[in-house]
Amino acid sequence: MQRQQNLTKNQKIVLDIIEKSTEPLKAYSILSNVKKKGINAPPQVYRALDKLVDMGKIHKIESKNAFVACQNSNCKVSKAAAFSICESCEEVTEIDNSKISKYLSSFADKIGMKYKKYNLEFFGLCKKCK
Amino acid sequence: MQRQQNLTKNQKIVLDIIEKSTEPLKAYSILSNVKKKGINAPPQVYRALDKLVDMGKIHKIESKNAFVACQNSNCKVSKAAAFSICESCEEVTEIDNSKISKYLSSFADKIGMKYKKYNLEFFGLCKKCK
DNA sequence: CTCTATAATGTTATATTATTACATAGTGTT
DNA sequence: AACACTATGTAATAATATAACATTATAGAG
Ligand SMILES: [Zn+2]
Ligand SMILES: [Zn+2]
Ligand SMILES: [Zn+2]
Ligand SMILES: [Zn+2]
Repeated sequence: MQRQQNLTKNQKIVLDIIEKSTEPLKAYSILSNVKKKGINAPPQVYRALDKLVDMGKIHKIESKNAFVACQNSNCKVSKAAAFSICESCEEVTEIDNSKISKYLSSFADKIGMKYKKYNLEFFGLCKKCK
Repeated sequence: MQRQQNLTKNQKIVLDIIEKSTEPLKAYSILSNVKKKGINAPPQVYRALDKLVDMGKIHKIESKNAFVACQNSNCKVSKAAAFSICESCEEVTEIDNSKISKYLSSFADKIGMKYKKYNLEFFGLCKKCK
């Protein structure tokens, strides 16, 4: 049975490579990097990615179709995430979202929505590039 | 020369079908709907979509790879947009973003980013479905 | 232990989304 | 007319994601 704590073999392999990366990884890039570990086909990667996203271990950067490891342990609960994306150096950083999360969930209440999660992507220039 | 005010033929056709739709439209769905108007191939649609997004006339819902007409005239300036997405009925609504926009841009300042635009997608249940 | 149900994995094929590359046609300027 | 520039048309292909089905591992129940 799948437990939150115990990842399966393929999930471990995929999470490991995402955690070691300094940038968001795309599914097919992950695939080509894990072929030596016995993962041969897209569904194996996508299945692992789906579960890891559900668990909050990784997030999908929707505007890039790429995946990053969660940098905030609390996302495991909230499943909401915010990122800043530099349009020059492509650096993606997860924003510590406790404040923003509080603001946005109250905002969701206000507009009459039963809020579950959100995805927020900021675009612009990072500290280094601006 | 391309002016903001004057859309080209293909841009008009694509914008028209997006504005008439009550739900986000995907590129290939747009394509199949405009074949009778002489648009035959994906690049014609994608080119129009790109320009319309740049102008702020439409937005891409990144989590759905789909496009909606802008419901706030001010997005033409800010290029930032926020949406609520119902996970039950799939309804997508653009949130009037003046307040949220102010908050988020100040937040971006705080984290040291030179902010250009953001994309925010709320997931949950809409008024009807909750 | 053996049967059975379930989860996980493996594999092939295919669907969906998006872009590259190049050819053609219109538009305005000199 | 010659030129630069924008827009359009077309074919091919790249990149992203899923469907469908076969096989293997695991854990309880009896
Ligand atoms: Zn996170
Ligand atoms: Zn940067
Ligand atoms: Zn808008
Ligand atoms: Zn709904």
